[in-house]
Formats: sequence, structure tokens, C-alpha cells
Amino acid sequence: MAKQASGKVRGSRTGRPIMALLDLLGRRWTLRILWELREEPLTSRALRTACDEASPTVLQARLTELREAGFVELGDGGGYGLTPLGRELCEMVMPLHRFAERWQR
Amino acid sequence: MAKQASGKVRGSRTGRPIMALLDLLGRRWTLRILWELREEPLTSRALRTACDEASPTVLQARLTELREAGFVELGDGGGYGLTPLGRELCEMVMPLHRFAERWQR
DNA sequence: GCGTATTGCTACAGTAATTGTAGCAAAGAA
DNA sequence: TTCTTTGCTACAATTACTGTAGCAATACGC
Repeated sequence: MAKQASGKVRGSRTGRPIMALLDLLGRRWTLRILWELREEPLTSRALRTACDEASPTVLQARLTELREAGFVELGDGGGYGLTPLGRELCEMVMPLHRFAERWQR
Repeated sequence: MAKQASGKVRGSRTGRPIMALLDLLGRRWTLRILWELREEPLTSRALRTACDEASPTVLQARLTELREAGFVELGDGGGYGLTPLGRELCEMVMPLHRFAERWQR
């Protein structure tokens, strides 16, 4: 897959940051990755296991996007972890846990 | 497109509700739809306009999913609006607005 | 040195999801 | 009737994702 043009973000045609963010979070596995990294950094393999064996192709793509967005970083000794900004975003996703349990179906 | 098997939710293989919710929200336009309905109900056409002319095929699919999930409902006089549960979920998405503006790029 | 196991990452073909355009039936207003 | 709007769908083209396999680089024990 060709890499996305620099700086360009799908869905941000209006220029409103919220649209770019909603679009980024609305891609498959993005929210899940943030969720799985909520406690500790994970290696790419561990992350894949946590994400129900999702294909490394997408995971790699999402990780690149999340890194370019400044939410995720690759630590020195390997392993992906949340940046301070990413942790802040994750804090907004966490409450979904309790909501989901009340929601059930 | 064939309709999804009843009750089955993609990404919920573990049975954990949070996974089903993250997967639902991780589909294209889902978060955006919740965002656009945050203030008032919109007709399908108005929603499409708000969503940057997204194809009615996906919007219809997402609206059906959101209705089955109990987050969105079709009012008597036409027009899609959030249910109380959906409004609650929307409350958790709203803070992303301010976050996105600080995030920018 | 050697093998072996890990790291992050990529190629490739097949499949599923999304797009873009066009159009439908039903309900209401003129 | 005609015109307009409602929610909704068909269809082919395009894009995104899956599943499997494998790469180079690094680090282990031997």
C-alpha cells in the first residue's frame, strides 16, 4: 500500500481538527490499539496477540499513523507505548469500558 | 451487501462488551454520525450533507447498526436522533473536540 | 564462529468494506 | 395530478483489510 501523502489526513477537508481525529479513530483497530496499550507498552507481536491476531499489515499501518499523530512511540528497547498525549487520549476512551458493560446487549 | 447475521457483532469473539463497542465505533463514519447528531436530529439527507457527502450506502449501514445497538432512533416525523443511551455515549465523544484543538498538527 | 530466537516490518493474493452514481416506493403539499 | 421530500437500495469500481509467508537486524547461548 502506498504511503499517505505527508500531512494530509483523510476526512479533514474542512480543516477542523475534530474531523481529522474522528476519522483517525474511525479506522479499524485504532481504538483497539489505544485500548490495549492503556497499561503498559507492548511489542508488535504482543500487540498482535492482544488484538486477536489481527493482520500485521493493518496493525503496522495503524501504528505508523498513531506515531505520526504523536499518540504512540517506539521505545528504545523496542515495544510500542503511549506518549503523554496518547495517554491523555486514552483517558477519554477508558470510560467506554463501564459504559459498554451497562450497554451489553 | 448481505445483512449481518442477527446478534453477531464483529470483533466480539471474546464476549467482552468493550471489544464489541470499540469495533462498532471503529467503523467508518460511526463516530462522525454520533458527532453530527450531538445537537439535534437530522434527516438522512441532512446527515449526509453534514458528513461531507458520504455515500448513502455506508451511512444507511451505519445507521442501521447504531439503531440495532440502541444509540440512534428514527423519529415519528422522520429524522434520525440519539436515544438517551446514545446521548450518553455522545457525551464521551464530545470532550474529543477540545482535545483535538490542542492536538492540531 | 555457529545456530536460534527475538525484534520491527513488508509482499502478495484473496476477500470484505466503502465509494459514487443512480434510482426506487411512500408520504405530503400544491 | 405533479412536485418535493422522506428513508432506502442496486450496482460496478475502488479502496481497505485479511491471512500467510517471509525479510533484515539484533541479541542470545554455545
